[in-house]
Parts: sequence; C-alpha cells; structure tokens
Amino acid sequence: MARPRKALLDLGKIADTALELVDETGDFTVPEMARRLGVQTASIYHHVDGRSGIVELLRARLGDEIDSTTLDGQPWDAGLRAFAYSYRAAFAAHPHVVPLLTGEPVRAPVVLATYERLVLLMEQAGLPLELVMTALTSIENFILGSALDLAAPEVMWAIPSDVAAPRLAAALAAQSTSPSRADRAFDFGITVLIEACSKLLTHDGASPDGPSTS
Amino acid sequence: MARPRKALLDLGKIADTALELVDETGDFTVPEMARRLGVQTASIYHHVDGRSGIVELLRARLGDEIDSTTLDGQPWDAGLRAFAYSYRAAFAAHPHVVPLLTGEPVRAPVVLATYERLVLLMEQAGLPLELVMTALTSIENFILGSALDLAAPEVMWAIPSDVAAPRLAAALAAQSTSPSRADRAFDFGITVLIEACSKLLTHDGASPDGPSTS
DNA sequence: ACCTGAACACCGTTCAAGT
DNA sequence: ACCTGAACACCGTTCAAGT
Repeated sequence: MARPRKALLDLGKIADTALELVDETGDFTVPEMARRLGVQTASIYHHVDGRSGIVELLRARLGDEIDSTTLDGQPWDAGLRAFAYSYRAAFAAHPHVVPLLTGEPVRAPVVLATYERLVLLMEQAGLPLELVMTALTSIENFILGSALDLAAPEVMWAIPSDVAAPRLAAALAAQSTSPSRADRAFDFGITVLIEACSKLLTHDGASPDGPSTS
Repeated sequence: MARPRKALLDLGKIADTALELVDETGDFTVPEMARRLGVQTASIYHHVDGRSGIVELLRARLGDEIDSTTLDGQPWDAGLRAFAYSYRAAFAAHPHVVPLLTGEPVRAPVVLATYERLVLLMEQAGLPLELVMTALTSIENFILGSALDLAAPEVMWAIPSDVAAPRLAAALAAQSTSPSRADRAFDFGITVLIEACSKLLTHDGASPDGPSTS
C-alpha cells in the first residue's frame, strides 16, 4: 500500500479516536488508536507531534465545546456564571480527559476570546484592573478542581472502619440526593465567587445598592 | 545475595525515593527507583502493590504533612482557613506530585480526623447539617484546583501572536508582583468561600443579633 | 506527503530460584 | 520473608523503504 491516493488519517479522526478511547477506557494509547483506525502505529506520527500532540488535540477539542456566546447581551456576572457552567459542562461530558489536561489549562482561541471579553466587561463594571486576574484565576482554579471531582466516583467519602468519624458520617448522610454532590458544590462555589467579585466594584457609575449610606 | 539478613527496603525508603524523583524530574518510574535504591526492580514489588501502590504512598505522605492541630482553640472559620492553607502548603512543597493524585483526593486518617472535627465545629456554629458537605466539597475542590495551578509556570497566560486580546494583556500586566499570582488567587478564593459559609449560619446559639428562641 | 514494517529503548509486572 | 535474574507483554518513538 504505502501512500494511498486519499489520506487515511487526519487530525479530526485522530482526535475523535483518542476521545472515544478516553471516554470508554479512561486513557488512550497510540497503538490502541492505530488498531481502531485500521492503521499502523507509526502512521499517526506523521500527523501529530507524539503522544503529547494528541493530548493537545484533546485540549483544543474540549475548548471548542465551551460556549463563548454567553457573554453577549448579559450583565458581566450572569455572563461569567454562564461561562463557568459551560466550561465545566465541557469537562463533565468527558471527565476522564481532565486528568490528562492538568498542568496547563485550556487556552483555546475561543476561551482566550471569552477571557478578553470578560476582562473588558469587568473593567467597565468597575472592578479594579489589578484585581481582575486574581478573581479570574481563582474562578478558573475552582472550575478545574470541580472538574476533577467529576471524574471521582459519587460515593467517595467512604470512611475506613478503623476511623471514628460520626459527625462526618452524619453530614454525608444529611446531603440531599437530587442534584449530585459535585453539582451542588459547584453551584455554591461559583455563586459566592462571583458575588465576591461584584462586591469589589468601585461604584463610580450608576449603582443602586452598596454599603455607602442608608 | 538473595535475602539479606536485614531488609534493604522498607516503605519509608520507597516513599522517599519516589518523592525525590517526582520533585526532581516531575515523575517516577519503578526501574528508576530501583537504580537509586541500588536494588533490582522486582524487589520493590515485594513491598508495594505495583506502581499505584507507590502513588498511594505519596498520597499518604502528603496527607501527613497537613497540619491537623489548626482546629483546636480557634473559632471554626479561623481553623478552616488554617487547614486550607496547610493543605495547600503540603501540595506547594511538592507541586509535581499533585497531578499523580488526581482522581481521588487525600483521605489520610489525619485529614479525615480534621474533617470530622470541622464538621462538628461547623454544626455547633449553626451551619445546617445538609449544607456542610456542600461547603466542604467546594472548598476542597478549590484547594485542589489551586494546587494544580502551582505546578504550572508563573507566566502562563502567554497570548498567541495571532490573537488580539488587549484588555486581557492589560489585566495581566496590572497584576502586582509581590505575592505570586497563584498565592493571591488562593487567598481571594478561600477567604470568600469561608465568609460565605459564615453567612449561612443560623444563629440559634449564643449570638449577638440572632432571634431569641431556644 | 503519507503509509508500512521493522526496529529500539524502556516500562510495568510476574515468577522461579536462592537464602 | 525478601532479594535476584530472567522473562513477557506492551508502549512511545524512529526510520528506511515504498508510492
């Protein structure tokens, strides 16, 4: 065979296969991908820069699933909230990908554009410029930590039998079950982080409330 | 040689070597450890349950570095804050270990005992029991996400030259440099999350402004 | 440019053999 | 119980050879 008239492989197929494999088995392997693609292992190396190149493909793929339109026609806090939810939803759809992505967060062009828009909105709302990255970084870290939580099993607070922790056990038992533990924790955290941002605004524009005088 | 009169290996040495290797090179390998220990690769398998057993050793090691005495003789919020800082400090000392630990958080006995004590304190302070795990989970996720951030290079918001993001660039430039970006983001988030917890308290105990019913 | 087939170094793990 | 030496399956990566 050697070189076929039409290429057997392209980045899309490679990304698809890697994502499939990670979703199904929790990880991927270059030979495993080659088998699925009906191709030699070496062939894949003609398209990507090794295994880490495939991880970059996955990072970009997740980034593309993040909805970047959430910032238009909304106040900045609602937009930020929607962005956070969309960011996490992209991870939630492929929880096993997240551990492969640690070390560097998603910085796809779409995501970068969203951050640019966010910075602008927060600035205009009155958040001091030197606080903007602090706020966004803490929110991003929270999202990433929450995403990792998604890959963990739901009942993971199993208390070893040789440890006495009655109140912890009671708190675990007292959790309502409808939204998952992870969902509730995410909502709680993202809500308070965004609220905290709005309290840092210097109300030099028109602002209804505030602890000035009443 | 075969079996020496005194064992060459023990869990302490194995954990030490793995930690050394991860701190120096970012990862560890069983044969690499064996070389450092002056021992055959197979010997290590007589002490731990494979590579994942070594990861568990590292998880426990990090857990032991967390200071669990922070909760005594302090109000719950100061204790929780100290615990969070200590938790993160343990990660900060060995940032490359963190990615190996994702999937399951640290649940060493010390940490579990701290959580037990925290739940008790928060309950007594008046936090509704069904909210306790939500609050603690979101804080733990935030800590984990922040810890991962520590393994990332300080200047990681490099904006690709083909992307225009002037306000993002300005926000990055406007950051003060004294405490690191990661430190500031951590402090911001942990402060806000704990404050949010204290607002959820139902002041039915001895409380200055609470409604008087018992 | 793109695929094959074969190769290489290396890793995780097992196991019989020795004390 | 604990270590060795040798083995096995598998992985990531490279490369000459073919079209």
